[in-house]
Order: sequence, then C-alpha cells, then structure tokens
Amino acid sequence: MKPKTIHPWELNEEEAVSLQRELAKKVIQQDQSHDITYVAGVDVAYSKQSDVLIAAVVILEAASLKLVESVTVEDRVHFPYIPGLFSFRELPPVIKAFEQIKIQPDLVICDGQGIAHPRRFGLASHLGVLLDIPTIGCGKTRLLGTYDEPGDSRGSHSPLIDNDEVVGHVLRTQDHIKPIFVSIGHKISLNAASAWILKLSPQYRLPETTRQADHLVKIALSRLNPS
DNA sequence: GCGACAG
DNA sequence: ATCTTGTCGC
Repeated sequence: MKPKTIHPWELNEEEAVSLQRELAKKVIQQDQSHDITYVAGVDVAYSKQSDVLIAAVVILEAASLKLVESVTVEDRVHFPYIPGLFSFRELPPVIKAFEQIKIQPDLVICDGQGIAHPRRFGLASHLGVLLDIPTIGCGKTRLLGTYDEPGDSRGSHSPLIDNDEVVGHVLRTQDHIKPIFVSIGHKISLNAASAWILKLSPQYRLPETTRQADHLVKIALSRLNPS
C-alpha cells in the first residue's frame, strides 16, 4: 500500500502536542559550540487579506552585525494560531527558507519562546532540534511564567519562573525600555543566550537579527499586497 | 467556571 | 500576527 507522507504541520492539535512531548526530550540546555561566526535571524509576516505568509532568514556576521545573506520564501498558512502550538504554524516556511541559505549559521535567534513553554518546546526549541543547531528564543511578550520587573538599566534581568523552574530571563536590552523574554532554544545555556541577545541588541530593544528579518518580510509582503 | 494565552 | 489614526521625537 501507498504510505502517505506525513508532514508534522498536518497533524491535529492532539498529535502536535504528542510530537512536542517527544521532541522536547532531545533539547540540549547547555552550550555546545564556541566558535560563532555567523548568526541568523528569522521572522514571518502574514497577509490579512489572504492565507499567504512570508518567511525570511537573514545571516549576520556576528562580529560586525552586518548582513551577509538573506532569503525570503512565500507560503500559505497550514495551521491555525494556537498558543503553545505556534511552531506548527511558522516553521514550515522557515524550514523552506533555511534550505536555500548557503552560509550555515552557528546560532539562530527566533521570534518567540524556546523552553519558556508549557511543554518546554517552543518555536526556538523546535527549530533547533530540527536543524540540530544552537537556537535562542527571544519573545517580545510572555507566554507563561512569573517574574519580578528587572532593573531599568540595559543588561538588567530577572528569572522567568514556571512551576518552580527557571525557564528564561526577562532581559532589559536598553535603559528604561520594556524588557524582552529570552529562553534557551537548543544547544545553549540561558546565560550564554542572554549574553548573545544583549550583544546583538546594541541600539534597539530587539536584536539586529530580528529587526533585519522583520524588515525583510514586511517589504516582501508589501510587494505582494500593494496598498 | 473564569482568565491567560509566543506571533 | 494584522488593521488602524493620530501623536511625539530625532
């Protein structure tokens, strides 16, 4: 008989949760590589007037934060937005974009959470396990966890706690600016993750990787949806 | 039962 | 995320 091709993104909610529980066992919450030359940023933009979405991957030279490569991919939504199952919605186009990247990054910064997730398997962790590469979850808002407001100077941070576990850092990347939520994605420690996010955010609230990827997807989408 | 809830 | 109007600041 003809085996049907199963794409993880075609699973139902219950199956997706089961897959997360299985893959979460593969997450490595410790530093692995030490030589990081290229850092990648990922982002996805959606069209409200259709089911089209655009994913972008940008590669920056870690030392200079200069863009050295970028790719955008157009796709269609195949999974609804469900808190906790976000990766099943955004990863398909992101994976396609990575398949076209020539420079292999040593670290990937994701827009969303890593292990600061109900099953410790947010977007960043999912991407890290699939690509077998170090990843960091960098969210603008909280999915879960409690925390005390960090000091108001750049670099101040406080632990994000869920079920008595430290699942991330609430990190202030600029003086007096609203903090962001950093968590381990895969193959990196929380302290190293926060240090990297701070280094990648020399001037703005969000890391340059995220800003560049965000800029790219918005331009690509505006070309499809001329106002 | 009532909120909370990455993007 | 997207939509949306105005406002503030460099």
